[in-house]
Amino acid sequence: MTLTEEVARKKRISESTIHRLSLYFRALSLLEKEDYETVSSKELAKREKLTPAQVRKDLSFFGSFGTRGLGYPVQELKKRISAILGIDRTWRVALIGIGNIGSALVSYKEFMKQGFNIVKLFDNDQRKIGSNHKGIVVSDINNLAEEIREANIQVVIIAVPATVAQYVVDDIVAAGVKAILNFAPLNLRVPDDVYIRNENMSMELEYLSFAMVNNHTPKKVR
Amino acid sequence: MTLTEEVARKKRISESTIHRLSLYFRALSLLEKEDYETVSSKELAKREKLTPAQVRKDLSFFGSFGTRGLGYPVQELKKRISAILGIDRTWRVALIGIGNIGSALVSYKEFMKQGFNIVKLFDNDQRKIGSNHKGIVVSDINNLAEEIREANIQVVIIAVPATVAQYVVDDIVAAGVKAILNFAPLNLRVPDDVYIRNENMSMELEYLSFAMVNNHTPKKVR
DNA sequence: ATCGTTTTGTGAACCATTTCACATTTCTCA
DNA sequence: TGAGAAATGTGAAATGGTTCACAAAACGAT
Repeated sequence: MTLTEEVARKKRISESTIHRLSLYFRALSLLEKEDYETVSSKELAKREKLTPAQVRKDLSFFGSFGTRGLGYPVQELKKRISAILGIDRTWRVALIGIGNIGSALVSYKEFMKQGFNIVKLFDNDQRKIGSNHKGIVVSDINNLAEEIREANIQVVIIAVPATVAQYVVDDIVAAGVKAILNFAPLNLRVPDDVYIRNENMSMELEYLSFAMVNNHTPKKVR
Repeated sequence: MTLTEEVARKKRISESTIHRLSLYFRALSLLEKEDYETVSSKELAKREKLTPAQVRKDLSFFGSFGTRGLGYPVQELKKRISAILGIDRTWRVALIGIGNIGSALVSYKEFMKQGFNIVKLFDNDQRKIGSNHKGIVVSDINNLAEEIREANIQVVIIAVPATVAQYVVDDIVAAGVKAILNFAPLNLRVPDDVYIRNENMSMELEYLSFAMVNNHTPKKVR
């Protein structure tokens, strides 16, 4: 077990902290482009609308990366965070469902930039099977499990209609996939050792709606 | 001020509670289709991987909608939640940026279902301007503010590249828009009275990556 | 070398959210 | 009509997350 693993297990890093690491990574990428050598928790916080204490506390869960009086070395910290997040490597990703959302995601460059390489596409529509998207030929969903295994897929993105999503998930779980990003608006059942995250785009619109109707004044804006 | 507003102000409803309301709404829609008359907090919780106490506490912030011994009336509760979330009406939405993501969102039926009607499309690309997407003609981003005002837009979805997102936001804020859903991966500056939510699709993949690399065992899975 | 300034790293204090636990209500069935 | 079962609503307790505040460290200027 690596040091990072150890720490993450012991201290039970919160979901919020992990999400903020993503924000720090993003800010650091920009700072790097702007030729910053170092950055203070204050500046980092300002750029992502957080507090300096929050930044320092988050980072402190994983080690002490800064220099008192100076701040954090931009390049170094960026590397550290990418290692913590596990995006210092490439992940083999399959995308299932080449509809509206699916097609958009194939071309979504942010995924590739963070090391998520979409290498397989699946659909059940005969008109789509065999077609080419960004150099990848769409496979038939029929022998999904087998192809997923053969292609050594580590992460699956679900972009199929809600009605069939559970079947698809059962298949890919059987194929040994341990990480799923789900765009279908329903709660999917997976075994305990499978990580699943839901991307529910209506939810944020609903939050906006709630805020407007109720004049909501949240303590914090994510 | 309505009762709901009053409650939301006083008790400072948390973001998590609001997000869970979205989940309850979704579950209730399904239950309604399945012809359930009533539902218990237990069943509702099970369907969204929450706890019964959580469900009851969330709902209790807004009133007491259930009957002891029986549960909650499905239709009635669904209506109540949709009123609380403000999705018992239609919102006029403009979508800016008709690229990968943008085009996908125009056809994304979930938005329409929840009352978010995309009625205006904008882009700065001459090849796209004038083209028709789902019956809506793409307008030039040039006189954005004016057109937004004229069309009485209440919500704007930003699907432009990060490099231009801030300019677009400044324009729509000037046009009086108070709610923004941002897909560009950066932190946008808006005045305090403007609600903005970020949809960062890489973030969830990064969470999955973190979880795999660190054998993360979160207390709760969202 | 020393002083003042800056800024980290981190326990402790604080605040927010979740869970517990139970009184209360309603329903059902005999 | 009454007893048992089911399930809500809600204070209180427990847990978890954020902010505070300050000692310690490093730097820069003199």
